[in-house]
Amino acid sequence: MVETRRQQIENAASVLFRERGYAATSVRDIAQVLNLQGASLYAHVASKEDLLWSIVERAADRFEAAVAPIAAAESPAPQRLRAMTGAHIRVVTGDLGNAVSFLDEWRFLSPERRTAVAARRRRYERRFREVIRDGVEAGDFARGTDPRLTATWMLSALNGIAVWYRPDGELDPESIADRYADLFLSGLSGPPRPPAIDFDRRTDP
Amino acid sequence: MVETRRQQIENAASVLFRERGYAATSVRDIAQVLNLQGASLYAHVASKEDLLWSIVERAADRFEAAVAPIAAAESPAPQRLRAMTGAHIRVVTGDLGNAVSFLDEWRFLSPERRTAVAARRRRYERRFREVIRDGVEAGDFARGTDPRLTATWMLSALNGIAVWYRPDGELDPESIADRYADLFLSGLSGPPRPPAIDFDRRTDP
DNA sequence: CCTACCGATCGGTAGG
DNA sequence: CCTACCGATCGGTAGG
Repeated sequence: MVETRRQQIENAASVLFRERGYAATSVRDIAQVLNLQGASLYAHVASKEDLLWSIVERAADRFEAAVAPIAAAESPAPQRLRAMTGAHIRVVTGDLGNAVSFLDEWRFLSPERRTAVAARRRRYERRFREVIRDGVEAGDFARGTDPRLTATWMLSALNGIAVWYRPDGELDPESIADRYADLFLSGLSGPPRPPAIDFDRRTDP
Repeated sequence: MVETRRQQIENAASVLFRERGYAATSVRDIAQVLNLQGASLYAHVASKEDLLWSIVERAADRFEAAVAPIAAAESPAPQRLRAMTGAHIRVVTGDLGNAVSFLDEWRFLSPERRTAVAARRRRYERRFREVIRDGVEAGDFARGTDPRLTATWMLSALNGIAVWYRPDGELDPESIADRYADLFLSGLSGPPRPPAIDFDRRTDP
């Protein structure tokens, strides 16, 4: 598949949006990457915000496409959550500019578009929440776990990767995914501890 | 203690830097909050960047003052990590504008200042890393835990709070701190499982 | 896709 | 702390 000019522009823009932020990136900066005059961009793009909008929508599509099928699967919650962690990390590390635009820069969209993105983000987060809820109900996760706060906790850690990840770094996405999944599921909990079941408190409802 | 004009300006600026980002905040925006003319700010401030610099330095001081003594204490690693989690969260939620400026907006500083902040951030992160290392060595945390990646993981989740926390929301900082500390230390690990000690693999060195 | 150009706004200064 | 103002840069348009 050939990359259209429009695609090239979006890609260049997303890289700059990640590096400098949307507000600090000028249309002339974007044009320069492609050896164009600033005004020439407007042959392909209606506005700077329109560019951000396209990038954000594409990123949202990718996150959903990667995670939704896993969330909807039949497997046990811990297994699904582990797979969702890997899928999310692969999307983030696969296109950092896109990911950061969706995760951080979307707030520079117009109010209407911002509302639309906020809804997609909520829907996405809800998938994590629901799997966590499933896991609590099935007894896989600790009783009393708050699905909402826990999903936020997970996604914050996950989204942070978009900021520090370097493609030429030591850790490849799969290693990060494995370790993060371990941490989410078991935390820092140490070696197997002595029997922890409190028989005295056991009651049958 | 009276709040100096300079302090008022810094506070107004930090609120706007969080809401709109440094690049999208004009000096006239800041002045307007205090019912001043844009140019009048320069009676108190050398430059817009200087304002960001002051805010970032103050935030860095606060994080260090809150966390360093705990990290250096004698108590067991899990206990220290729990206390550091609470301290960090209290600093973040206590002044969101300051925190976001230190955590996100510092990249708009001049190269020299950015380098200085990067060093402080590394030093801060190292305290978490060292406590994690201590915990692994003492057998409190799972063998094979990577202190570097795990500290990054923790701090990403912790710093995300600066983005979603609302002072008028349901969760107060202490509740968040308790739950986050539980999640960091135990993850989502469910109810006590059947004895997991693998006697076959036991060897005495 | 370029040249030429627009009004608006930016951070900041001069002089009081 | 204000008025008046500066050059630079911004997103974007006209016309080819």
